[in-house]
Amino acid sequence: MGKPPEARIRARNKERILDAAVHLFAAKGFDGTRIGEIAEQCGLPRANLYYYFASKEGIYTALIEQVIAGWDRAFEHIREDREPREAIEAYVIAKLEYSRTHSVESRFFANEILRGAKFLAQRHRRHMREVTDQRAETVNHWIRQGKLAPVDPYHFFIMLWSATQFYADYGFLAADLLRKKRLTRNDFSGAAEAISAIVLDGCCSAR
Amino acid sequence: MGKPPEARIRARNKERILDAAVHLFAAKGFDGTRIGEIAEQCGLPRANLYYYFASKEGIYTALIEQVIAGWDRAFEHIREDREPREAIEAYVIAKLEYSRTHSVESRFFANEILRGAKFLAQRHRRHMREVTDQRAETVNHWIRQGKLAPVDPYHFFIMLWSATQFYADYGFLAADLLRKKRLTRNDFSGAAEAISAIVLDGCCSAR
DNA sequence: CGAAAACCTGACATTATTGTCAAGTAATTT
DNA sequence: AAATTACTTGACAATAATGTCAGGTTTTCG
Repeated sequence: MGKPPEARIRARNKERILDAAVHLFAAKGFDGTRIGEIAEQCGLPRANLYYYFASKEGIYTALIEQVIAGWDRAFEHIREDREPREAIEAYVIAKLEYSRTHSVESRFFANEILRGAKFLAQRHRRHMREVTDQRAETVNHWIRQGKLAPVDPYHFFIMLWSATQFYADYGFLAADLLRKKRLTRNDFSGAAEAISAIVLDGCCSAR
Repeated sequence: MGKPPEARIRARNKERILDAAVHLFAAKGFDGTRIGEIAEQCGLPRANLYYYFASKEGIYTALIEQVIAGWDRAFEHIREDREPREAIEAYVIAKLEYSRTHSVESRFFANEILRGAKFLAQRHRRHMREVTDQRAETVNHWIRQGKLAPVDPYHFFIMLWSATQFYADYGFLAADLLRKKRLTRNDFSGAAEAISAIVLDGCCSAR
């Protein structure tokens, strides 16, 4: 019998702690989450958490690092060498898929912004700006080529970002409106289709 | 000298408490807000708050009532007897105006949904569904008249709702992306224009 | 194997938070 | 202006949260 994957103790425990923490922070925010709850949730004695992290803030910022890393992923679909129609559609699908499979991280991050991004370091904010600027350049490129109507790229991204985010952050409300107990994979497909259709072709244009 | 408006003590104090509370709840959520902070913020001794409200939960639910009352307001623009193009544009503008002038309430409510709508009573949820259903009927009406492309009204509303909401809830992030210190009235106009343009005419359709 | 390093944890002191109460002051009514 | 009702507040007991530490156990490595 091979020894179990035998993840290094340190790595495995930090993982357990962060996993419990992201759920609690997403549900209750930084100030609302007690270290004791995190400990209870992940089945480790409270004092043990202090062995791995200096404080609650330490746990929180470790999570931010982790989530920021996922920020650019979906954005990679917005590339000059693709046709805008396809690229935008792919972005919407990718972003919704992220919302569906990472809704906890998504809510955690939303919570952080909502309360004023107190723990978002300057470098994170700069990074997000830079990544967005870069993709905005692509949109402008498409516009210059006449492939896209002359929209403001930033408001455009905000629109895509918020619409796709909604299904993670306010999934609860979306489910209510769609009269579902919970959002299903199908609801996400429906959302992707509706968002793409509206953004690409509008709802009011002569067809 | 006329006596000051002499608002009834009860009304005035409850108002003070709720005003301080909505700011704190928006920033820290229910669990993260201490009764003592609310007291400090509104300059009343802590014990006095217990005279007006039974508990922290009492304050919180009073606020929910208040915010729910604003939910339908902007929706009233979506009426069968208006042209969809105008109605939708008016809705977007009204909703953004609400985001701009009531961003705290907006964030408070977002926070509540984000953490699972634990305090949103059944009747509130039913109300929101019903109001949305009603407006969805209008959208379907427009579609039947051929005035609107056949979009799913619920996803359509979610899109409008989330995009306009964004500028309140994530105003901090939006400001960052637009390279502003804070969002100005102008940024909101820009948003209204961009959102309307994209939703109505799409960004990719032949023009 | 034996020493060093890594990890675990119960207990503690400190400080916060909660909701209540009794005794006070101010406003209103008759 | 007396009585009633409304409002205010400092103090209290009970409970909960935080971060630290000393001494224990387990793992790793030479």
